[in-house]
Amino acid sequence: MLQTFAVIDFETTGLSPAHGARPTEVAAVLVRNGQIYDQYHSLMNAGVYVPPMIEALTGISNAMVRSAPNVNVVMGEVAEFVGRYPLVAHNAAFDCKFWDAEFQRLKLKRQQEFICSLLLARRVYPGAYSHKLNVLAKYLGLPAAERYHRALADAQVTAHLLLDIKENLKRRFALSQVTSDLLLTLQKTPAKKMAGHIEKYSAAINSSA
DNA sequence: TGCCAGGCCCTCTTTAGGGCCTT
Repeated sequence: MLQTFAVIDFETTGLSPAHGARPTEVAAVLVRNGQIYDQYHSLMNAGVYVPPMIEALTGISNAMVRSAPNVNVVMGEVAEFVGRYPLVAHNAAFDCKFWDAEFQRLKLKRQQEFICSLLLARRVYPGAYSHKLNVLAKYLGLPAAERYHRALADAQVTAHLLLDIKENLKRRFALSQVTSDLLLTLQKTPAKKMAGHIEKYSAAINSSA
């Protein structure tokens, strides 16, 4: 059975919702059968100030945010768009914090786990000199983004990274498919023990294919 | 005005420290 993954990326006003940071933009990219087949993207207005450093980093200005749809509308739309598909993000701990904080404001509860492409990339590509998203994209020869630090571009690059990770694992360990359950396990598995865990999973995965 | 976090992971570690990664 083909599995769908929802790759998401937030641009925000800072690093922590616990200190008042809010999202300014979100993108979600649906990945299935080795390719991107749908995507959602929107700026959003949470009524917060965009610091100059963030505007310089992302190109998202206070004027852009002021004229964007309300944060509650956008979060409702992106939640509906991703449904119950497993969520994927680069450094998922960051996006998970903002996802959960905005869901809490809407009195919604997250339905699925977050898969972290950063944790996976550190295990699958230990030779990369950095595991930043843009560095990995260049290192792996992934389709280049027009610019980084915009939600849709970063989500698209992360989607290609996820596909590359899955293909790498399939090739190296002769897997017929790479499930979200396997990725959730691997991202918590020490790199040295990864092969052992995959062998344990591969028999069940291949027999059910 | 525009401050600020925190989990992972390595090592000169485990009674800790510091770099990486996200905005």
